[in-house]
Amino acid sequence: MEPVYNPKKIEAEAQQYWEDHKTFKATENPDQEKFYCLSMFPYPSGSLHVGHVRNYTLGDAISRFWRMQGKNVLQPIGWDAFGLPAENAAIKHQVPPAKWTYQNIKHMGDQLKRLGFGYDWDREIATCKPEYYRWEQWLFIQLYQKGLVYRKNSVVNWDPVDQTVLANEQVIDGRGWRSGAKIERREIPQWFLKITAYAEELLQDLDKLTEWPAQVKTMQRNWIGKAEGAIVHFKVVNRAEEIEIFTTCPDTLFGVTYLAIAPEHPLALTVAESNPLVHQFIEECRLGKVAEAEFATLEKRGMDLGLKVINPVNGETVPLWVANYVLMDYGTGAIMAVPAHDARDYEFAKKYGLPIKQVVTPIENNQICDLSKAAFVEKGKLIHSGQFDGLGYKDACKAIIQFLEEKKVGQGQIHWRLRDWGVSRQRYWGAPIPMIYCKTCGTVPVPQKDLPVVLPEEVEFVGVGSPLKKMPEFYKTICPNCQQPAERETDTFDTFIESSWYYARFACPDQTDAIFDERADYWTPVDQYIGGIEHAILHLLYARFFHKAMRDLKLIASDEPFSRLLSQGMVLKDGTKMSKSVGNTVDPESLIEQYGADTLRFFLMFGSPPEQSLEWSESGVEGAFRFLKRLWDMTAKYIKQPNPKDPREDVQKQLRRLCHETIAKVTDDFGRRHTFNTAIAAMMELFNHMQTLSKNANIKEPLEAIILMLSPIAPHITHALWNALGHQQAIIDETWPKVDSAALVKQSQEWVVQVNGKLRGNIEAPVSAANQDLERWALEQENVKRHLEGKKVQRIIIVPNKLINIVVKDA
RNA sequence: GCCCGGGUGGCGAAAUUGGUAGACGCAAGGGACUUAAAAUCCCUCGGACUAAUCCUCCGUGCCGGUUCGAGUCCGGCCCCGGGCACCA
Repeated sequence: MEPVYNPKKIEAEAQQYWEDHKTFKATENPDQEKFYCLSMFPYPSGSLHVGHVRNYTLGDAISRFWRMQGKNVLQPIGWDAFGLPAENAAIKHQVPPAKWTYQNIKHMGDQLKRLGFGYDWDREIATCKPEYYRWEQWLFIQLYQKGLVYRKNSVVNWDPVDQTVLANEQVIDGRGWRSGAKIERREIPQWFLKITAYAEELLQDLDKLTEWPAQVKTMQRNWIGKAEGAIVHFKVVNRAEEIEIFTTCPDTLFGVTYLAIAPEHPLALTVAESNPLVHQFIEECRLGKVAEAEFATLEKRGMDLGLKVINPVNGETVPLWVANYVLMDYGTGAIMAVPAHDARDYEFAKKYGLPIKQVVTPIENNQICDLSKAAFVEKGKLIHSGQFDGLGYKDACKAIIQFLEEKKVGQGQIHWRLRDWGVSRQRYWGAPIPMIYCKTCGTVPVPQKDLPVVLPEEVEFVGVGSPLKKMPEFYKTICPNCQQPAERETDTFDTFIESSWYYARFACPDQTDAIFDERADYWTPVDQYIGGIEHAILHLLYARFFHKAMRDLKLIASDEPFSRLLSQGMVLKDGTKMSKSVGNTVDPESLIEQYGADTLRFFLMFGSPPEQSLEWSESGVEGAFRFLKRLWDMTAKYIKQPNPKDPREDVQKQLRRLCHETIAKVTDDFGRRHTFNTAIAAMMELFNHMQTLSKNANIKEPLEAIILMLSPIAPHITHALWNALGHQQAIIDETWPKVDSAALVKQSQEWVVQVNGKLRGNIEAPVSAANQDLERWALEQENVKRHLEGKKVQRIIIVPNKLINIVVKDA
């Protein structure tokens, strides 16, 4: 064994060993329990950042742990290779997006290898390759034929100067990031996936995901947003139209004092034709980008359309307004306004002097509440509501919905917040949407034999519009139906599609005849999925939707893609997110160079629990290195002189108990809690005890336990140390240490003594001590006695194996 | 604005089911070894009071509540972060 810890040398040796022995090649084996561990695949942005390393270290540590527990582990890796940054790089550096992407994949792949992650590299996927996206195109057509795909108009950010659609992040303060032009919302035809067809199942099945963090499930539940309410029809006075609104509070229908419709609502557009002021208002409303946060925070503005509508429950006429806070994409594009009981309507009514009419009153004090400052938004009892007066929220909703249905002016309805998924992108670097437009036959999907529709990789990139629109050799084609000239769709897919099914393709990435084969049902669902919390809603919801749709196409057997989920926090530096744009990134490569991969991995696992954000600290990295070095030195010393000069049986027994307590703790932390930080702390504690007790006890057992249990986190140094200790088998093939419960037995233990909940002493007592004795010993303590002077003992609470609390009162 | 998290020493954090607040580590200070430095090892390390490492009091963002007992539960606030459907 080398006397000095030399990470560079031992890391290269360990990695060479794994490569030579094809250690991480995963093979299907029906006789062995499988464990599919997947970290969210990276976007090949250029080089790894510390957040990636944290994510992949978590995945690797979990994979190696379960491997040592005897599971057949699959841990694949790939590249989420389509996306906007490649186009930006293309404009900036005059390099085609494909070339830039493949360079990045090469570089980042090499970096991953130097970190020693146990991937099955034979299964590597890059989503920008035709052999991957051909099956995505194929799947899209299957969904189309199932009726889960349709085309409709929807709103995008339009840059009128660059004549380009912009992503939300490319709109800064309402202006295009390159042109500086004011952005307008514009409607264009786009392809949609009917995720709403699965809304109910996506909601219900959250209950099956018992191993998902509660916060992620709550976020998804709220995002799907199932709401019971009612559709109500308001007739427009002197016109043929009716305005249809959805409300979750039909109980407040008598409090409606105006209706508001979205600027894009057909009736608003009709009025605008003859009213220049309304026309101008609607034009102004089109400025700004498409984002919910944008609408929710903008100043509420509106205009009276000069029309009246009739409230079907009481025949009252109320004015019809157009308002910028009503969204055409949500519900019906029209709302009923009840200023007395809705905060937004209240603000709007106050601003424009519209009436505020109370119809709900608090149950406990049946009085008119003060509406001069704010709306009363709680549930209560109805007043001023005709025959419905006196009813509570639920009864009122029920009775009013029944009334609406009887009079045929509305009905009860379930509303979903979830909207269908728009998948068209007016961009080049994405998978082509496999559709053909024919003058005679209409929209025709590309036949399977013609897949993939290959994205041309050699392109001139200037950043104004998609290059595909200027490439007749791409878009000119023949209609598969009538053989007449036709045109291809030039939009590409949202890159979220690639990441919605890649986890299943990892089971059989080499299959050329089908999207999946029987290996997919061996490996899926993913047993452990790990990724950033920022993906809690969109990516995970889309993947769940795809999985269910693929199940219904009989492509896969299970109902959910990810059995267990770990949502990782961000890596921060100086309290803010570490990112390229802030310019505070840390390069993992120089750290590997200086300290080695094990030190970096160790620090990232030790710094904080995975779900929390992690504060970067250079000195913390040094601390990690120091510990690994101490472990190296300790092992070297042990090999030189295995037996203590002055052995003692009681010390040996004590050390053994500490060792097995630690094994129990670390096993639980790895397998159940995923709190690698406390697992490492426990190993350090054992290490410190071991060092202290090494004069009087043989340390073989705890030393080997620490090395084994540290191996998922720091696989290189433990590989070398295990060899040095004389083991024939490589540590990666060893099994996880087992707890010997006999070693845990204790004769006596410490009890905490409290008086009125405050710590006043400790007693050491036999584990089997009777409560009577514990009480007596507690009361005999000098410090306890002092606190009992002049007091009367009320009762004594004993918490088993923990504490004795004496409750006293002034005598 | 809405939804979801978080806030504990100088710093990262621990306290798993309501039961000893600060494990483990970093930084700092003191000491040993050394010609010296680095490395290593040992000691101290929330605040106040104190001769003291005793005792006592205060202390987990802020205000209030429940309880024998609250970092943990409940109500109300403040601040920070993530997401909000075209960044991935």
